[in-house]
Amino acid sequence: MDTDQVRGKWDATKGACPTRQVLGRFGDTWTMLVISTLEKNGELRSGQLKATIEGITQKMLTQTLRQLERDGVVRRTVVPTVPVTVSYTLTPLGLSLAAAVATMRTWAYDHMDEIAAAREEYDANS
Amino acid sequence: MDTDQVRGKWDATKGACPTRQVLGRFGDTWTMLVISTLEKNGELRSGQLKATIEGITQKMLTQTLRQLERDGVVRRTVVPTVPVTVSYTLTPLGLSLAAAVATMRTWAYDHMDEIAAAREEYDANS
DNA sequence: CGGTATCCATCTCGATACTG
DNA sequence: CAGTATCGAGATGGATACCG
Repeated sequence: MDTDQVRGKWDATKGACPTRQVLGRFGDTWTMLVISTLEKNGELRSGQLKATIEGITQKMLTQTLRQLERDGVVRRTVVPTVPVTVSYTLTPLGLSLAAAVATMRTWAYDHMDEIAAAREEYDANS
Repeated sequence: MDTDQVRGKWDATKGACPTRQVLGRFGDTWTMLVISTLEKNGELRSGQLKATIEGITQKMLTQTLRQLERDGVVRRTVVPTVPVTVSYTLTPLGLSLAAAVATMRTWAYDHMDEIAAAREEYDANS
């Protein structure tokens, strides 16, 4: 790890590179969806997020939000009403990430037909 | 699934949307690394890929390459020498994906310090 | 050399039930 | 309403050994 660092350059193909962890963390489906949803809606309460993202469980939602909060991507706000009100927003860092995620999402959207066709052909010739 | 489709618009927050599967497939670490490596080097043999991507096992490399081949992102070429020679290249579709992946990778690279700092602070206050 | 097959530890995720 | 705790099924990925 330090050997890479002293060379002054990180290489994503090297195991020690933190880029891997970042990609590993933000690459999964729920994370991308949470970020996209927050980007589109600005500020949302926990329940709204759960209702919007079809199929997510409370466990996964909380887990995902906690990680994003830890990474400085999402800000969690608690208003001490009864019952308590909790809302989430993207931080500036989160907004910049949302742009990158949007690139992936858009690519997926634009090419899903091509991919489906490629799969069909591959599966046919096997 | 069909209910979404007939409405003419896919929504990534809906479970039936194939965007999810695409993101799920291309989001993982090995896939991103294989694509990035192929983008940088043009054409590579299996062994070269394995040597370049530190930590990948043959199983994961083959598995990743097969999926990418099936999705029309990578082209596999076999030259029947003895022993056999196999090389991989990105298809045009793969090149466009590489651009999207590069966005994520660049973002990760540019912000990993910020993320590390956020994590430290979060962990300190918990 | 490139790929497959098997086994096995680990992790992920969902379902459920419970707290403030 | 928001979150935690626990459990179990299933996916994931590594190690190993073997084929063409």
